[in-house]
Amino acid sequence: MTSQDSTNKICNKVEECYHFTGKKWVGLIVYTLMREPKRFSEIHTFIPDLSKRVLTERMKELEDSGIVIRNVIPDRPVRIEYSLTKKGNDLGIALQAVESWAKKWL
Amino acid sequence: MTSQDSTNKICNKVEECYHFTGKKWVGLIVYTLMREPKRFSEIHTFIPDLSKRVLTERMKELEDSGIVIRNVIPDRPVRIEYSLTKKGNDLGIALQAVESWAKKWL
DNA sequence: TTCATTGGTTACTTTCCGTAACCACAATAA
DNA sequence: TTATTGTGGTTACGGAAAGTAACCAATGAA
Repeated sequence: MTSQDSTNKICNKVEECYHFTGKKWVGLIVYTLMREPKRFSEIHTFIPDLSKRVLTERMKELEDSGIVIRNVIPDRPVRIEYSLTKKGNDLGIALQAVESWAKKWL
Repeated sequence: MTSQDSTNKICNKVEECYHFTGKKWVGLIVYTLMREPKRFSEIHTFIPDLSKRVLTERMKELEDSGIVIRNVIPDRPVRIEYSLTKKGNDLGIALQAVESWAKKWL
């Protein structure tokens, strides 16, 4: 029994955050919203490989998690604008460390 | 045509890194290997919800990407030890920013 | 009147992932 | 001897996640 692990339990928060930010497209969506708020179709244009079906689903999840705010603009065809909350913006900043890693190593 | 996007192309490296780190379990695996190298079964014990099938698959991918080194220890039943490369360790450090975010916001 | 645009939604297919059984090999237990 | 255990996988199978394409209501433009 080689149980010389100093730590044999993963921190709950850490586990939760990887379960969350590790979901497909989440990183790119947050990254996309960092510069400025964007409409549904703009996000979709930005990430063409992300289908509308999943984009809808992911945005709903991000809204429920307090990462994103969904703002309805009552135009002719109604427009929806998504913006980051403080929580979401903080996540985006944290993710920039990973982006820097990518620029160095990929 | 409201094409007043200052940036309408995602950086390739950024896109690639999210396609990569956004894969299920990758973050937790790198996190797990940060403290010290670990054997296959130790990783599996650390992340019980990650199946052996996918763990095998993910470790192979991480090895191919130069994140991890697979070291064969010729014991009675052969043991495999996985350790992070410099590239992998750098990724782990970048991910700590996300973990800090998690500890603050989750 | 017909067409395009908005942000979705719906059915269908493909891909991903968890479950459980299995493998060879050697050491140990009975 | 024979059965059992532990190693790091691999395999077949089923369910969940995600991609594809068609469709929707409401409005405005041609």
